[in-house]
Amino acid sequence: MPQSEPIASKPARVSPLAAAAASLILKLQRRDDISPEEEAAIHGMLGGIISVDQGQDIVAQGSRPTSSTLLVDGFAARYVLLKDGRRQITAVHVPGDFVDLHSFLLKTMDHGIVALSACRVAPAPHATLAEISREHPHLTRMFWLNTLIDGAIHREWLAGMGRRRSVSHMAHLICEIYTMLEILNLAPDFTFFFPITQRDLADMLGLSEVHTNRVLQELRDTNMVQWHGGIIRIFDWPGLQTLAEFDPTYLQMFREPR
Amino acid sequence: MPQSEPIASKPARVSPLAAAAASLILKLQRRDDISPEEEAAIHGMLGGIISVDQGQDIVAQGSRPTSSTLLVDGFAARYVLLKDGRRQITAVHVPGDFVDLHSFLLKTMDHGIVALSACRVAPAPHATLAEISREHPHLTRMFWLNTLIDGAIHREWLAGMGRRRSVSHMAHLICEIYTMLEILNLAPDFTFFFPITQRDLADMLGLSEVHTNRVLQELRDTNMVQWHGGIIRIFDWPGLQTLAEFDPTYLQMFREPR
DNA sequence: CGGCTCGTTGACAATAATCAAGCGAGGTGG
DNA sequence: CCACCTCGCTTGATTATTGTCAACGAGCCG
Repeated sequence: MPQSEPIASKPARVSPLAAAAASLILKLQRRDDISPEEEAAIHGMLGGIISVDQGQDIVAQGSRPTSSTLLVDGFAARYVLLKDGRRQITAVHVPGDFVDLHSFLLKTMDHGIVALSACRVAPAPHATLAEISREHPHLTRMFWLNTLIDGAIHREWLAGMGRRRSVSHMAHLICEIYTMLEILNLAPDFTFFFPITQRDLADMLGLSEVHTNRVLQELRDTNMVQWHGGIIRIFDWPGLQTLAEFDPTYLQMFREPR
Repeated sequence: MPQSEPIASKPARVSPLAAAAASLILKLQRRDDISPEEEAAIHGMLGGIISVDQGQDIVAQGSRPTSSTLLVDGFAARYVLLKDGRRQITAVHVPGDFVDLHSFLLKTMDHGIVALSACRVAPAPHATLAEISREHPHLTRMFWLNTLIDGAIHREWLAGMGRRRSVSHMAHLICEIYTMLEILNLAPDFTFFFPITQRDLADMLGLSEVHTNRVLQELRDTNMVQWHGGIIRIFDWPGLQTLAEFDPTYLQMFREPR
């Protein structure tokens, strides 16, 4: 797949910016009602589209952004870099994710965000977000919720790293990404693009590259999932969930007044 | 130390409730100015004091609280429980921490919060928090910031678990807790109470209890830190920070307009 | 044709889990 | 008061998991 064509995007009937806003709204609506005024505020806050090559930082660790970034299409990862170059990826993001809403309040980024594939992103100025926080309390709570879910994902990854066997941990990651893509209708027939290298995967699981390869083979040997050429196909979804001890509660995919 | 006397508390010149609010305000002021109106809102939101025995849940995984809890004194831990009973602790909390602000928006708790020592907590009703989110946008952002810092701590723990050697990981935990207590003047002369079992410590580090004991001995052998009888004493703070690769940026302890 | 990256394998060393046992402090009941 | 218990910490022996080093082949690109 050529790098110039970002993957995992919605069919671009409308402008990519509008489509990105729509993905975010779709995701928020999964958790609570979003009013037309709030939808308008979301559409209004986005500034433009920026392309980011695969492997490039969307936000650098230690930087001080003045706007927060919405992922329009492609896959991105949140990571912490240690001094000697070791990298730990702490979350994966899919289109429609507000990947660095964090910088709105953290000011100095404690972590970075990298494009796992070619990506397009849309910036939302912090000044506009501050205005939203004054004018739209409910939308603010929904944005807050968004970052709380990021935290819940971190906790689930911690449990995976500390207390799950490595095959379960890898299976859990696949379940999580499938679930996030499924909402966006990007995973028809349990099949989806996820074009990352085994080095990226190792940095997600906290394993060495070599061992990651062996764990992946072990997972393939279960015949529950296929992972080849950047395409993942799940053959046995219930089996994979069981292996992973996957309970999607932490993704908060139910509508509630919030 | 008798269980009836919670440790790590501020000298109770004033009521414990007021002292707890003061700790929270102190912590927020470390990150931005807090107006008198905001201080009043914080004092006003707290409902009363509840005692929790050591080992008891402050908030149970899977529960649906109607108020969020402020830790008044004692130590608490955020944890994820797997079906077979394995537990991963994902964060440690100290007095003045708003330990389950999360439940305000997550509604169903994806994780639990346990009292590591005898604790006292103060509930803040979700209805009051919702009112604050309408009336006090800046205070709302500060509360939001609080949960963002929790997320940053999770990320640092992920890096520790996945990419640091276990001694460094353990040293990092000590650095983090020392830093959090130091703000509250609860760690004079690099010495502080931290009365947890090695089983708790193992659940924090994602190691077995036996291996945790051995790593702790390895850390003791560096002579940089003493850990005995629930009291930690740091002899070589710079050395410990270096060993831990500890960079406190992620704790966001600088005042900025937020 | 090189020269790259990525996935893969083998051999070996390091790290961590498991199982089993003992020790010491503190509490309880006779 | 002491015997006895429990809990937390510690140790040894063994096994399992994971990391490291080295090498190779396939595919891609200039």
